[in-house]
Amino acid sequence: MAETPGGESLLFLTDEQLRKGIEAMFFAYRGFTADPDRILEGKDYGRAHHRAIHFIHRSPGTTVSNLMSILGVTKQSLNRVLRTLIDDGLVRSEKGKLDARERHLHLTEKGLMLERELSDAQRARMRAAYRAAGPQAVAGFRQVLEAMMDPEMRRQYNRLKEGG
Amino acid sequence: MAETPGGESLLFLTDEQLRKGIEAMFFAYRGFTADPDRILEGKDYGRAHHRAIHFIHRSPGTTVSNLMSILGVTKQSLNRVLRTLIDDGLVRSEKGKLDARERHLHLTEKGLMLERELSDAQRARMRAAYRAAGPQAVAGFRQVLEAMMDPEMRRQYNRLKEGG
DNA sequence: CTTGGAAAGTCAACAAGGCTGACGTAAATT
DNA sequence: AATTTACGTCAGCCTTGTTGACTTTCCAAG
Repeated sequence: MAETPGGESLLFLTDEQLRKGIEAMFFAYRGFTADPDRILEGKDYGRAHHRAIHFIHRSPGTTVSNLMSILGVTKQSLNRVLRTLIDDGLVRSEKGKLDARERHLHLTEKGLMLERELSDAQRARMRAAYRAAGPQAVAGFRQVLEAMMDPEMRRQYNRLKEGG
Repeated sequence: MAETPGGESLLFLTDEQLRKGIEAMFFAYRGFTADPDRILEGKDYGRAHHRAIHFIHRSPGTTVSNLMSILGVTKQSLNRVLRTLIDDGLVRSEKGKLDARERHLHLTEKGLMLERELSDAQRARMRAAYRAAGPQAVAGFRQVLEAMMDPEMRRQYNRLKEGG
């Protein structure tokens, strides 16, 4: 078995191991989105609404531009989602005081309620997985995910991590 | 700091930690799909084609039904993707010898070439992430992902793991 | 041998959620 | 005053998912 100078196994870099990792990501992501998807179906909202709600909750007062870059979608695509959330009274959009071109986004009471429902479900699954795997596994999980991100996304991720 | 009887920290189960995990999944999955997406754009194929190609390569001779259940899509949706792959000569579909209603799917030479290109790119990113994080982190990564899957998906995942 | 049901293929219609391009407005910047 | 930025919106397109209906093929049970 291949060993590094330090003595750790290199088996984790075989194509077979990498493929298992790829498939694990695929199946796990399905689980990751399953609960919120279930809640949203029948509410006239989809995954895109969930993502917008999540990040507005995460960074209250964020601008449309900022949200665009976090979500990685065009303003037209984001606007369609935001429009329905604002019209339905889940999100409040207000002109910036310093720069009146910007719109600052906040969740309303109603928006906070849905956010809570969605994130409770998603956290419950995550908590169960974390508990089952243990703290060391969780640390490794986060390390690998961070290393998998594009640099720009990692920047966004870390900015959120600190900010919150 | 909260400690279990065994002495491990429970800090990894706070809502804040769980939320970081959720966001890590979101940003990492973007990275995970970024390279294949780039390759496929301009080739007239999308992520759905990639997924079909991956699992046909993984389980040569698999049936349409089987693929449907692995991918979690309807036969109509799968058929559209499969149709183009077959017409373009990337996938060969042949009647079953035991059960002639079934279609057994294989990649052609051309299909294998595209599969190679896609999986090389995806594995390269995974390899870099694994290398950066180290073997222990990788073990934890896999543990958490497995725990996150729905039982049915975990069954599929493990079946593939053994079979391959 | 006939028939019921499973596996697959296909047609049609629709929805969500991406995209581009074009255009408009208000506000900030130069 | 001219340009750039941030946002909103209209129109149209694509991919990929969905349902529903219908057909063909074929295995297996009666």
